[in-house]
Amino acid sequence: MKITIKDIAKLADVSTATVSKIVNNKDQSISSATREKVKSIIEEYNYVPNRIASSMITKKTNSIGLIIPDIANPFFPELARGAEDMANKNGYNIILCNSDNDLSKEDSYIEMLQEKMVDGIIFTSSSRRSSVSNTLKKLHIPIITVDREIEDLKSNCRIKVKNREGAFEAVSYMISRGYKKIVNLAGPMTSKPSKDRLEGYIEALVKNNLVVDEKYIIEGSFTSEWGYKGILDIIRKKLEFDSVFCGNDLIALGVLKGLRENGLNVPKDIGVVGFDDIYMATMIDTELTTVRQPNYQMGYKAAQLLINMLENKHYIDKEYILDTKLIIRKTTR
Amino acid sequence: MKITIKDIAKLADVSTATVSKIVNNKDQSISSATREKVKSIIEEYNYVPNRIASSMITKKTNSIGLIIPDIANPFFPELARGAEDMANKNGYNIILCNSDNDLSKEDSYIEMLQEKMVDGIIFTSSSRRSSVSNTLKKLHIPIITVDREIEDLKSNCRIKVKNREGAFEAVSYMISRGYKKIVNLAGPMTSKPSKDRLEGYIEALVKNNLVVDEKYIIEGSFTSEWGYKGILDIIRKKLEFDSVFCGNDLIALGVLKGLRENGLNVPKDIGVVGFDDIYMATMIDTELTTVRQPNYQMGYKAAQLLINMLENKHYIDKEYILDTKLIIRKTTR
DNA sequence: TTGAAAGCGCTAACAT
DNA sequence: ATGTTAGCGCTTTCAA
Repeated sequence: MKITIKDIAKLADVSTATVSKIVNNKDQSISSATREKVKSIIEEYNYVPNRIASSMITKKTNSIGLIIPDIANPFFPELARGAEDMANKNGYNIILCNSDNDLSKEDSYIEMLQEKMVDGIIFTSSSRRSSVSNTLKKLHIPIITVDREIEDLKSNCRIKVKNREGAFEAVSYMISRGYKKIVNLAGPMTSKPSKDRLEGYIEALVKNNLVVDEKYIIEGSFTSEWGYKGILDIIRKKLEFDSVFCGNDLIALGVLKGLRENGLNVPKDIGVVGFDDIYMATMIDTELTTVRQPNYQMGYKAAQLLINMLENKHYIDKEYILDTKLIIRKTTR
Repeated sequence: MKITIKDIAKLADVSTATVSKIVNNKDQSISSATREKVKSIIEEYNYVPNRIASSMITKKTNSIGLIIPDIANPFFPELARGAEDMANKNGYNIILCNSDNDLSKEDSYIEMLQEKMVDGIIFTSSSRRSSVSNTLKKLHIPIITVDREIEDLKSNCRIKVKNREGAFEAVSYMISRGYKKIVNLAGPMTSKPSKDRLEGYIEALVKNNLVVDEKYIIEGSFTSEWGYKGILDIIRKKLEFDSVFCGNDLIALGVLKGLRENGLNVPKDIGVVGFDDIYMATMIDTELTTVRQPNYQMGYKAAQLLINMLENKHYIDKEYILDTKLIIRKTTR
């Protein structure tokens, strides 16, 4: 039988109210004699307060839901870590949910989380979510969207990254290094970041008086498999190109592999630029030139914003845009 | 004001007991007329049951704590994903905790999780934990240790991997390929898997009548930084060697980088073998020969075992040992 | 087939 | 400085 606050109260010969105050450090008005007595009994009997019972009254669980597509995708662990660090620092816990970009899985997680009374949700929504689902509409706790915003979702905090600007800077740099036929192996266009990066690519081309050729823009997914397959396709079709701007680093890794297998030298024959700056970007033979995204910061900031809203009970509807940074390494000449 | 079971009961003109039964599908004895009526009202008013209140009574939260050193370390995302998949399939949630191998952080998470009334814990304990802490001793919920067991922790389920056998197989293979001077750049010896892998290394050497030279065994940490630094050290010291058996893939990646920077060709000059088979092992130029660990499976199995114990209220104290597999790729001749 | 009522462990307002 | 008490939202006997 687990020991409860009542047991402690009885053992210490005080009321449960007194014990409660001591357990929660609201003991300004408690004499140090009783405080010590109660504390030692708590210690002795190894009392563990039931926070679920507290939650019933305080209406706070100090839990935050984190919904991401897949923790096994190298983009998300750092984000999750950032969120968890900030959460932990403030006495919150993170409930991890992998949605696999599946809309119905997302919705069912959202419902689960609400039933578990989480205080708020950090959400990297599916690239495929075009509008607000019923579940999302009915949501009555604060939600922060990270990386991918949800159009039509009213009043929520958004954390984004300068995708367009980052891509613009990267492609401009490629052009400045003499690359002229730049293939864009993009992510899925259902995702806002993908769209924004494409915009940046086009903008850089236009500003430098290069033609934008649709044959050079190929949409795929954010995986190295797609990068590999994509570049192989391009080579087979004998498309003339001197460089590849990739939707993310995973794609770039696949591209590098495909290029290598075809005897193409990077950066001599072909230049390659990624996006994200995942950990592996520096561990490969020819270190990847890429656009760094502040992954950890995104998670950290998201949790910070959310906790702020929670503690101040003051919900803001605002957009935070974090900077990217071009990291020049070895895959561009 | 949030809507409660009482509101629904009043609106449907039934008792809360009836609503409760319907919400939880214990409605064999409810007439379909009432069932339909109640369900439509629940729908209409968008009622979300408060599972925390249920938990008070049922003594089950359907939450599982997952304590790992660091989700940003490539070894853990897959493990976490495996655990979350199995949990989700059974209606459980995962609370993610990053301990940074910090004993006091581990303990404080364990306490937090107990206060939140999680049903059980999946725990990859710090490599530095030599014996059972007070917190761990007082634990009164089931705990499954994964990868690293805790000596002295009584009656808990353990999931491990054949580290010794895997290392033995790998090093034996290296020897069969003609490598004779095999450096072992190991992980920290405070970690059981490290110790076991070292044992396997030694065993293979001995069985093949090669001398075991302490100069060739260097203990470090499970990071690529250490692998890089370690190999640089070895080269500087002009130690004669023809191959490196690494404590894990991260170390191997660092080794590969150091070798490359010193103009050493892999596998012609030097052979390299890792351990884990992380995703990146195939994405690098010279794909890494390594020992595959069933990361996802470990998490999946851990959650499965835990949930089984929870549902059957029958706690087992048993060891599950999963197989490793030597994956021969390009870093060995 | 349905409902009344006790109570899970705790907090917070209010009283003393 | 401490205690009394109502009640958070729900489940679960037990009775009707």
